[in-house]
Amino acid sequence: MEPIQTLPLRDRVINALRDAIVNGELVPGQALVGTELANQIGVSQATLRDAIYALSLEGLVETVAYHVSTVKTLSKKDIEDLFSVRSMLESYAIRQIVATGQAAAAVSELYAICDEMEGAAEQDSLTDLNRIDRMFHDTLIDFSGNQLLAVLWNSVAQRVQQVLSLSNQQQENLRQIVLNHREIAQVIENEDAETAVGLMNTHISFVADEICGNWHQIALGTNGGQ
Amino acid sequence: MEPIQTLPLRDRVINALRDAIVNGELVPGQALVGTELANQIGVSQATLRDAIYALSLEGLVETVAYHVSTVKTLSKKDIEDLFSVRSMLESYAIRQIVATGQAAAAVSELYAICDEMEGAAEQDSLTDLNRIDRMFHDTLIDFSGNQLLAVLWNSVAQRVQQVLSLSNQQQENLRQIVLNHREIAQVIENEDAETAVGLMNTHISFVADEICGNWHQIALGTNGGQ
DNA sequence: CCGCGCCACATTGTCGACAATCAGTAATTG
DNA sequence: CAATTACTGATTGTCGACAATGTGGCGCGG
Repeated sequence: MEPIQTLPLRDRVINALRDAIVNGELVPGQALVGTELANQIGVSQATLRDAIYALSLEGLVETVAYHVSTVKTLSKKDIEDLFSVRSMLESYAIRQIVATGQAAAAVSELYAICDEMEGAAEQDSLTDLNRIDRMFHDTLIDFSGNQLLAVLWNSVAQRVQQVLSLSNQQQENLRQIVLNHREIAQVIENEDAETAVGLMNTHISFVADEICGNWHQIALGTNGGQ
Repeated sequence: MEPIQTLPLRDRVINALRDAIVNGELVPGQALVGTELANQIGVSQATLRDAIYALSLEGLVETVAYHVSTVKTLSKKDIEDLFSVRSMLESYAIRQIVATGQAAAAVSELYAICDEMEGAAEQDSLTDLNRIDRMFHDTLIDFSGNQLLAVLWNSVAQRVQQVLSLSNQQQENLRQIVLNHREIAQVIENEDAETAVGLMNTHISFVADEICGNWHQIALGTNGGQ
């Protein structure tokens, strides 16, 4: 059986707020007023403020002392920086996987994930596909064997998920995405790290350009342009 | 004039605890009992607990619900992972600096820092040298122009500082360190990113090996060996 | 003598109340 | 009439007290 975990209330609040942010329910620039939110979700102000403070440490929320906290706004440059860092982390992970002989073990999981992905693509479920996509990349990071990398990645992946949610990407072809991932897995299986890195970077850059190109009309009502 | 900043009490507590940890005053495995520490530094338990929780998000402290928090222990593999990630981040920064034509601007600052470093080396002040060393690497990250990278770097640099404090490195030759840094700056000035990356990685690996080799006798009394 | 369950202590988690601080507005003064 | 100041309402920051939870020790039964 799974251990039934009773997380502290604060952590549950953190998770709820974080999910709301990365899923785009709380949009960048939106004010997070302590008294309102506390009543709304039924916790004390102190507990809620702890949660908000925790999210500010994660970089999802901006807080200034004695001012209303807001969901962090994302400028175009923030997006570029984000995907650039993402490429760096994943490239490192791929090289480590191949260098430490974990390629075979990794791809067996990656292929399974690709199969799941294909199922989501068949049903045109963008939500599921995004979720499974994240599993794919999480797996890459995990098999690098570097726990610190996993910590950094977690922070980056959250922001990526947020951007994807906000951009509401109109991916013309979900099956193409599945093929891209399967191709990367195949190249890793051949232990050709550099080719895999190249494919990965191309893939990420494509998505990044797509989103950055339309970002001005996404970041409505935010001061994200500076 | 500098703006006199009255940081919230919670943040001041966080900074105090973080400094204590990265400077080795609070050793890995040490228990952080809320009631004691709160009385000791004169803040309420709630405020202190917020601070401890914040540090757990930064990865310096381990907390389990309803258990005593402890300063995170560092296994040998943690150190290896740390320096490996550090190499990745700095390599990226160097490549970005050269690629975006910031090399000239960066090296002018780097040379100035090297001069300061030389002063510290003359006086055999390891503390000052470590501080200036961090400035050198901070500058590299800053000139990459990627703010997200700076956030990740900050997290990594803290841990590096902690490890250096704990290892109490008996660097035989402080002047050699200055020369290493000056050499890197020179190569960057020539816009030869790959050579600079190579030098940097060699430099970091050397320090990492030095510390990892002696780590078992440093991590006394901790369960850092697993 | 050994194993099991219960109880008390210590520590962490949560809350409501109060103090500190800030932005906007109205009154005051030259 | 313009600039400055004082006030007001709202929001965040801090605290001490109480509830929830986990750990170790004691007593009981086998």
